[in-house]
Amino acid sequence: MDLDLRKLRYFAALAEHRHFGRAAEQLYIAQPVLSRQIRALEQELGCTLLLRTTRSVQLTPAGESLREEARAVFATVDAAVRRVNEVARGVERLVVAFAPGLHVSPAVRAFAAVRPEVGIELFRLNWWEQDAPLRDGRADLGYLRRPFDETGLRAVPVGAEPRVVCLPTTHRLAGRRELVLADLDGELVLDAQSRRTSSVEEKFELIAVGHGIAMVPLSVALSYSRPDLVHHTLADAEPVESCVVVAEDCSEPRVLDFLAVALRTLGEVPDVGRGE
Amino acid sequence: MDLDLRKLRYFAALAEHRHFGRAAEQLYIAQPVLSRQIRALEQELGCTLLLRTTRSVQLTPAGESLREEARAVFATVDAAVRRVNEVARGVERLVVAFAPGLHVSPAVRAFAAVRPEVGIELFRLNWWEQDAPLRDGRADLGYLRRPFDETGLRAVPVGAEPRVVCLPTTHRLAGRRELVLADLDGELVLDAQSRRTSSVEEKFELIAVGHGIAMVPLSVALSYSRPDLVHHTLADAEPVESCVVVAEDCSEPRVLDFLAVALRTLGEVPDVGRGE
DNA sequence: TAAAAATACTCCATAGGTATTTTAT
DNA sequence: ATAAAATACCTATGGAGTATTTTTA
Repeated sequence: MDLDLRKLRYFAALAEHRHFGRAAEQLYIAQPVLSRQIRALEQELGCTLLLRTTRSVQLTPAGESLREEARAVFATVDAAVRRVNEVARGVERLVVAFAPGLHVSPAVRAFAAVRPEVGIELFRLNWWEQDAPLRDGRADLGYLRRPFDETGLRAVPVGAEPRVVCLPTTHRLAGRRELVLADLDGELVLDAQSRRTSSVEEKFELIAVGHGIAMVPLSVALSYSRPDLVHHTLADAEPVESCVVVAEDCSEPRVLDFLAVALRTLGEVPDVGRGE
Repeated sequence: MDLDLRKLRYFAALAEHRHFGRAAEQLYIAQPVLSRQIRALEQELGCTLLLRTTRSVQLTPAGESLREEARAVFATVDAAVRRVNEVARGVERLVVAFAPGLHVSPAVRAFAAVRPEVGIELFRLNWWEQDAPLRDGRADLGYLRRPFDETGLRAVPVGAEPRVVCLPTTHRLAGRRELVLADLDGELVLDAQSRRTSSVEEKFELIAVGHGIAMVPLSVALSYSRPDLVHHTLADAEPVESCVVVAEDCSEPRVLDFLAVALRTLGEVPDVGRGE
């Protein structure tokens, strides 16, 4: 059913020593116990992890893989236990998510000046996960671009920026000063549907090699600009609003405090869009 | 000792239902079992997770925290089991790490054309972890900038780029065409020692608000450029070499194949440095 | 007083131990 | 022949069950 972390720890030690006897010794258990537990782990996972002879123990590819995965698992578990204990001891944490291209750090610094005791974690959203982390609790607060599903959330607009189109420098439209949507007729526009790219950087890479063009908010074009791409404002495209977002039912002071600071700070800052 | 994932799953269900009876029902166990296991979990963690009365069960802050952490733990564990099984079934994976600003995707696409059956995972390194992920097995292959600890690694140079200095647009040197190292005398240069920033973006944010300036490879300045920063080539600074790196003892075909493709592809591509 | 969590106890699955056998070099 | 892993068998911890008590809204 559930992976047994004890068995995983045993496996990690064995993968290190490549020797049942010495691994068992380090684990303060008897060698036959280790044999049995590893065998049980192999059965639970449904694959062979080690090739044993009486003279050598070597990892299979699956074993090598599990050895790496075990690192990640223990890191996650240890961090979880540590953070829960911190919260129990009264340490406050705040997870702030932000869409690519939006700059939260001014707000973070301003908040840190007011509530230095709150530990801040930043969390760059990928473009396909807008509001999701706010709903499932991975983030306390978000700095997002509209549109997204706002039901159950409190979204306060803090600015707007024009849309631009990103083109390779070699593109026929690259030299034009300003474009309108109609100019893009017949172009292959990369979007969520056409191909699931995993990051803004990847999307821009695709544009650079001529796989298409893309419409993005100006701040994205500015933050991830490259020498082989140009961008032009689309005069007749709707501007993009950015919002600070919290769960509607949120009443935790540290979150509301950050919200207040963020609205002040991000509102004050001139839109990145006017910086061009 | 080890966190018990079974107890954690019980807790997750209880946190969902906020009712011992119904949570136990969903878990197909008896209510007293759940009571006892949750109590044991609280003891193991050393903190109270729930405030119970006969009419209500509510989470403490530590409980709320654990509820979120549990998500991450199960996601990690599930992914681990899935990937190990994939490897056992013969699915090949390759983890490619790259330093900020370096573009691996041309190599990735070229490799995907040759060995489409190998799943590729990209992994953007933070600036303080250069070669570490190659040593501990988190990555099979790296695209790094010198210098780094090359013992036990095979590093093949694939290009060089000039160093630039990043300044706020308001800086006294911002208007100068080309600079030399001596021009920076008396400036506060942000580096690894002066402050441990967690990402390039953060470092640039610090520069933008006037906390200092920084010397970075040109490709970093280009990839993370912002309208409120400028960069100038440092005429007399050593250029930065970038390398493709694998473990010296690596003999796995998929890694060596990628290495071959990468050397061809990244060598061919004109240096990002000449793109300016 | 009634709904719900906690306690008391019993049972059994399984982790762990010791003694011994098997196996590959 | 021997080092090392596997097997056999035993013990005991702790997970799960049923019956019952305690608690508070």
